[in-house]
Amino acid sequence: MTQLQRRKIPDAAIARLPVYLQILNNLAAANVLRFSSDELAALAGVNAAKVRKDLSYLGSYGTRGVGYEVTYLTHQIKRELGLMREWNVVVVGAGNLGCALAKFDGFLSRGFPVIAIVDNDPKKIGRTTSSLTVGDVKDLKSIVRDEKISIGVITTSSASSQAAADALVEAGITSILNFAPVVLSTPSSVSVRSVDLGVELQ
Amino acid sequence: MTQLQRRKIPDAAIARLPVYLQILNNLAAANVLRFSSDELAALAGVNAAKVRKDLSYLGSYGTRGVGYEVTYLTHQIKRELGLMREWNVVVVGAGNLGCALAKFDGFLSRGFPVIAIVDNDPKKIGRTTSSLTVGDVKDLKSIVRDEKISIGVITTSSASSQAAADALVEAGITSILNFAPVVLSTPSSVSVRSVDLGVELQ
DNA sequence: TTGACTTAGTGAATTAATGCACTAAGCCCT
DNA sequence: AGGGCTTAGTGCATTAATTCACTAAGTCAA
Repeated sequence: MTQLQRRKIPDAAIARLPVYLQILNNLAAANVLRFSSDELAALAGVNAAKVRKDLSYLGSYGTRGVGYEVTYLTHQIKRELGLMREWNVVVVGAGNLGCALAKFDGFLSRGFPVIAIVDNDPKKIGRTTSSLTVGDVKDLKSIVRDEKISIGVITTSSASSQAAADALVEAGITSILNFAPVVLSTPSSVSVRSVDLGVELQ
Repeated sequence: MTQLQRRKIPDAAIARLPVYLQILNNLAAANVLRFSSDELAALAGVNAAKVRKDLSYLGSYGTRGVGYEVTYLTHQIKRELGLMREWNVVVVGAGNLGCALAKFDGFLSRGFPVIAIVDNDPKKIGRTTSSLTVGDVKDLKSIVRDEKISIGVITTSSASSQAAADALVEAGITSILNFAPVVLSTPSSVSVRSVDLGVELQ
C-alpha cells in the first residue's frame, strides 16, 4: 500500500485529476483556502465518494472533519500529472485557432507556455500575435532545438495537418496535440492526441 | 434483444461513436467503400473486439467475411447520435477562438452549422467573419428565436463566460458548449459541456 | 461443389470502476 | 474534559466495461 503498488492509480481517476485541478484553480482565484469532498464533487458533477477515493490515490492529503487545502492539493495533483515543470509548446498554423491558442492563458497557467508559432504561408510569416512573431515552418527544427520545445500543437487545415505532423516529427517533437479532424500517421514513438471540436457537441 | 432493451448502449460505447464517425468521414473522403473491424480498430487505436461489440449495439450492420460499408454505417451512427437533423449553433465571443469555430468546417460537416456569432464589444459588432456578421449579444434572444438555434458555444474570456451563459439561458438555449476554463452555474435544465483546451495536454 | 479463408457477432470470464456504508480523526462548543 | 458534529479514508458489494475465444456467415478459387 505504500511503496509496493505506487503508480497504480486507475486510468479513470487520472482522467479526472485535470478537472479537479481546474476547479482548484478557480477556487484559488476566489481566495478559497479549503474545501470538502462534497463541495468539490458538486463542482465537478461527480459523486463525493469518488472524489475522496481519487484524492486518496495521491496520498492522505486531507484532514478529517476539515477538508483539503486548495494550495497543497493543487501542488500534489500537479506533481502527479508531471506538471511541476513547464513544457514549452509550439503552435503550427497561424490561423484563427492557432492565434487563439497562442494567446490563450489557459495553456500558460497550466504550465504549457506557447513559445513559438509557425506557418507556411508567406503572408502570415512575420506577423505578430500576442507578443509572438509568426515563424516559418521551415525553421521548425532550429526553433524546437533553441527554445527547448517539447510539444507541438497542430491548428492547420485538415489538408495541411499531415505535413505539419511530419515537420514536427522531423524536428524531433514526440508529443503532438492535433486539432485537425484527421487521423495522423506518425512513428509509434510519437504520441499524438487528437481533439475533434466537432465531437464535443456529440 | 430487439425492442426490449433498445437504447441500452453502454456509455463508454456511445462515447466512442463520434470517434468512429470521424474516421468513417476520412475513409469516405479517401473513397474507401468497406472496412473491417480490424482496420477501424487500428485507426481508432482500440481493440478490434471492442469495435465489433460497439457496432453491434447499433444492430447487425456488418457482413461476415466482408466487413462494414462506410456509407451505411455512417448513416447508422448518425442516427444513433441524433445527427440526422442539423442543430444550429450560435457562437458567443468573437475573439480568435470564436472566429476559428465560426469558419471551422468540422462543425458544419457534422451537422452543427454556425448560424450566428455575437459579442458584447462594440468594436467587434458589425465586423464580418467567414460570411457571418458579428451581432450584439443583446439581440441574442431574437437571434435564437428567429434562426431556430439549439446550441450555444461560449468562446469568451473566462471573466465574461458566466455572463455569456446567463445570456444564452435567458435566450432559451438548453445546450451549451463552454471553452472558458470556468465552471458555469446554470439551471439544471440546461446541459453544459466544458472543453478545457489546457486539459487535453494533460 | 467443396474447402480454405476471412471476418462479424457474441457468450462468458476477467478486469476495472463505482458508490454505499462504515470507521477513524479532527474540530468546536459547552 | 467530553460529547456532538463534520468529514477524510476505505473495505466491500455491485455494476460496468473490456477482452478472449469461439461460432456463424459469408467470399473466393479451383
